[in-house]
Amino acid sequence: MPRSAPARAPITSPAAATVFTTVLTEGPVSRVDVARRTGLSSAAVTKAARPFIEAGYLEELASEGRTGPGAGRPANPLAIRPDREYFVGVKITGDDLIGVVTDLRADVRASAHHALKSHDVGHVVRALADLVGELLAGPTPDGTSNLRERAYCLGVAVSGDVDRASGVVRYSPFLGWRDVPLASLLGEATGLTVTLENDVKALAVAEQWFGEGVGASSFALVTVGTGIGSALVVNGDLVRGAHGVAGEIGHVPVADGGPPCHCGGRGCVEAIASTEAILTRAREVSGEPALDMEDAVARARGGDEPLREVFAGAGHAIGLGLAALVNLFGPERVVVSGEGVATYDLFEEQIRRTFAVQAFGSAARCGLVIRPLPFEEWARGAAAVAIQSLFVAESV
Amino acid sequence: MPRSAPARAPITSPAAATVFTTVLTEGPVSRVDVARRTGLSSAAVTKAARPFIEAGYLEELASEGRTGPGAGRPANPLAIRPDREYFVGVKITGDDLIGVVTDLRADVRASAHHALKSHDVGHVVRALADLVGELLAGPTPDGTSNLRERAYCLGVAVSGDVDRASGVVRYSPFLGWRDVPLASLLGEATGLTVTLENDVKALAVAEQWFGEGVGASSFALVTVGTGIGSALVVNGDLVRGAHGVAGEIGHVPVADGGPPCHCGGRGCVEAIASTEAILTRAREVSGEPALDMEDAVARARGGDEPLREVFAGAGHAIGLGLAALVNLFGPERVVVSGEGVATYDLFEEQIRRTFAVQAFGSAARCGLVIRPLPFEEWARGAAAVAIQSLFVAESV
DNA sequence: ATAAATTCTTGACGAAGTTAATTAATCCTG
DNA sequence: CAGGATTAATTAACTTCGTCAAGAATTTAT
Repeated sequence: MPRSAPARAPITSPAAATVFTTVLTEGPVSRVDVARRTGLSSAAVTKAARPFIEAGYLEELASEGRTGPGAGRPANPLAIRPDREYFVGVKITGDDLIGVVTDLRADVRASAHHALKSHDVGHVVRALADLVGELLAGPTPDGTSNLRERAYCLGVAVSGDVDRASGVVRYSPFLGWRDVPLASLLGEATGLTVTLENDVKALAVAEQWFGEGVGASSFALVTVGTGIGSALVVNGDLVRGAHGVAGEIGHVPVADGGPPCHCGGRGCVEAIASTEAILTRAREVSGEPALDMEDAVARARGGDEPLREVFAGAGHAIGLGLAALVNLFGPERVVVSGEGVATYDLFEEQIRRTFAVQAFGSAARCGLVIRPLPFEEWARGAAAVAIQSLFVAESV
Repeated sequence: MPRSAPARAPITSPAAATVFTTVLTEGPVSRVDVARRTGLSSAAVTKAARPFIEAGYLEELASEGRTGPGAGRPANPLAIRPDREYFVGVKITGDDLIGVVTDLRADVRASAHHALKSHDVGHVVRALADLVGELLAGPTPDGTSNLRERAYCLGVAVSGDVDRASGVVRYSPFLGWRDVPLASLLGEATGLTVTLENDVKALAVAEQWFGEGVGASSFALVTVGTGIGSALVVNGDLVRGAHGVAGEIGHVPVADGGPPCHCGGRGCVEAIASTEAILTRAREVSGEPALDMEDAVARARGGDEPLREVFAGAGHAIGLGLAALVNLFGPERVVVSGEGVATYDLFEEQIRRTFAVQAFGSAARCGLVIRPLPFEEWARGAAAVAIQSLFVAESV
């Protein structure tokens, strides 16, 4: 059901994008403040902000009296109007679809799940369109209108090699897809403007704008779980890799002659610290081939030394991988997250210890944040990419 | 002896820099071709090129008849006039200064060495100024003038943590320096405009413009020798690291529990594959504590198996480090070079083999060049940085 | 009140690059 | 060999974006 083009303020000039993202990511800021932070002239900020205010994306807050250094006209901070437009984000996993509706600040306003019965492209497209229909069925959170009337952009996150510019899934091992033009298929099915992105990179965008990455010009996001991946932001830009591969921290070799990895190598971080690798090893040391993850975690927490060492070994491997990453890139901050980190009480200390030993010189000064990842966060990352499509021109 | 400001065409607009670098790095090109490659309009190229032609930096070649697709006015290729200006590049090592004079294409026209008796800052500055004086004493290669009259820029390469923007050596382990404002000291001593850069990064600039990196938007340069380092270029920009550290491939941990490294870690690439590490290990396996490198190489080449394995082990470690680099950052090309590579017949095969196994998916498709590094090349890198200072505005 | 400080707005100006038309130089064809 | 097709380079008018400098607005300090 194709719909008419969204009525919104076109973001054309670089300055407009700069001003808008500054207000978006750094909360209410006065125009002079935006000017100071971005290097633009205050006149340029005034001009760039006007169309956004007229279109309802930004608003001018009342001056808060006591802010400045004493004398002088008080500032009128610019703020985002989060409810001006809503965005849909969907993460496709092997088993299900996770969808959210967020506002302009990527705050989740509604969410829904949907089991995936098959990986057939047609099936996934229909299921995703249904999910989007469901998400947009209700009224807007502020009750003034219908969600469907105020959401134009859909962000979709998939693991694997994804070409964002063309909206094609080049290769997805989980889904068994090759060269699927998912963005255009979904565009037709939903009538929304679709942006497709690799899942970890999408998460990194969310993190860069609304999470731990705010204000850092370079940072890395590492996700630990079934797979181990990362996204790197250098000078504000995502590293994409000349051949579509980058951020594969899971396949950094850290243990010479270590366990074989499904990638064909040996001693990769993922061969030691992925959920599966940990479980395999836990079964070995416990001598119980039927041990499941929940039990392993419970026993390790209870003090089972051999099992504790399995988790510590995984933490050590992750720490080595982080050291490799940091020594090569020197990011300002590193965030470690993912389902695997849910049990991070068993990892964290060892990660930090190994990292501290192996990080070179002042590279060790980078901020290392280790923190669990709420599951919806993946979908929120997809929504963040949809928000980003307001700025970055892309083909459908 | 401060001199008057150099008389040269100011490169102000982005387009001017783009046009000039395109002609500089991609040989003689017609204006339309420059336009096609850069995305500029041909009118813009005409305008941007004019001041350079007037100032003698570029010239218009006669059309070569048969170039285009048949009909049509033949192109008048633009070409660099390499002898319009000369550049001085000096590399400071622990023992000596290596200096070169190059033309605008970074081709070496003269060179000189100078032993360094002390690491005292004043001494080094004087020695370097003497070296520069010596280099610039003669006539220009084309005989039309004096070198001193046609060289305005000096590039200096030092290993360690260097802040190019401010021209300060923050920390150099080799020289034992901390926070030395070398650029301004040398500026006063020589009267030239000085640009300071980390040695590996300087080499990467030369490689990006005039070497294997030409045309690649992302590539990595790895140097193997006393130390093992690298420089990474992403999206045409050098990665600098938030805390001044980046590209430390020498301290990527590749052998869990491996030999201790002077950085405090274990199993770093440098702890296995640096010249010193190889020699130490060679002495161990041969049982001869006085064995020197030359002998070790000779015997390995002669077929001494234990020694061959020491070199292969070093190659393996380098291969693992390269895999880590490539998996994380997916460059288009990788160049491995350095003094250590002089004996690369003993390394190369193992580097390639390990790399092929551990590089993830299509990341392995990156071009891997392994090649010895002429010693003057370091100084040429410094000169390339000086040439770069024509474009990038920098403080003295 | 008056002065000083600070924010925001406005309009003239300038830099840089685009499009479209023009001129230039060559090949191809009848 | 004239005329058309084709490609290259130049020119001129125009657009876009942002700066600068002046001034209007709104507060505190004296």
